[in-house]
Amino acid sequence: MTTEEPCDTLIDPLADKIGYQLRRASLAYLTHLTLAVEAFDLRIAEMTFLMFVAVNPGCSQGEVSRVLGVKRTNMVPTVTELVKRGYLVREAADGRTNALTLTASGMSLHASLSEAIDGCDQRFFGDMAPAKLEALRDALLEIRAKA
Amino acid sequence: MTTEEPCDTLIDPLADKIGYQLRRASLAYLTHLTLAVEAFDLRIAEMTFLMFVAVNPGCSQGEVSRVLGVKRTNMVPTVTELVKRGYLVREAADGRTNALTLTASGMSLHASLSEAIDGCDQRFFGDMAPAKLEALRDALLEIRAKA
DNA sequence: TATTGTTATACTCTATAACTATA
DNA sequence: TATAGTTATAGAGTATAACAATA
Repeated sequence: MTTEEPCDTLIDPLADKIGYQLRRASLAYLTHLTLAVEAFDLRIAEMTFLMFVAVNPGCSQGEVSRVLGVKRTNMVPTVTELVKRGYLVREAADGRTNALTLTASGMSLHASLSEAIDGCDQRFFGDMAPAKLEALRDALLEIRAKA
Repeated sequence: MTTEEPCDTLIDPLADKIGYQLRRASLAYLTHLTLAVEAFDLRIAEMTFLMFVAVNPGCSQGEVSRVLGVKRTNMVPTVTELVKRGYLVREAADGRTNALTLTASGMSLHASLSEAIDGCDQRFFGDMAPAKLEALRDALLEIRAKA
């Protein structure tokens, strides 16, 4: 066998596909955020839900699911876990709706969590030129609006 | 019961979190791309792999897995399926490495697939201001580089 | 000894259908 | 009749461990 390599310089046909780069960038960020959140023994979904209830005390699962774009059926384990661990309380708002609020423990966790997330954001976006950051933000909202 | 609503105007604490918007935008795009690719009875992973081999004839699974950031163990079903359906051929490059190439059928599929993806990209990025698009592209690469 | 491809397996996220109870 | 929450379940994507064959 010679030392020929069948394909020693690969061409990436997706390098200039902006949709693909969007996915790869999102995944890169998400990987680090997952690590940051795991320090609190939480999953991304649990963290997101907790962040949401923190600023919307008294909201219901259905409301959160609609804003976050998560099926309400898939939020049940998330809420159950947060309640079980004493971060979240369900109180009957009416016979079928629960009003959700954080406990003191949940609020404390929320504060620590916010710092961790900000640290992750600082790493990824902290040294980005303000104009580029603003353009990125605008572009992302524009993309979401086209869904 | 009164008509009081416990939480009629929800605040989205993630609205100005750029990492979260990155994830939502990526998901919005991916949802539509998935639909476009399903028209060919393909999954995203299968489409991506095929696009890659098309411009890198003779490459190996391991090489593709490294560039795409996919574990080689998870690519086996993808390759197996593409071979089974006659889009891809494995030929022994040496005793342990397979050189991958598209069949005529695979190349034909690749052409149709490219059009479908371009259509999806056109929808999401076609009417975006060139300067914003360029800033978006730069920002995404910058984010990936920080992983 | 390191690498290629593979199998088996497990965990997370996401999706649908169907149920209870309440409005 | 529509909605809130739930259960069960199935499909993808992704992770590790371990193996055989080969460099």
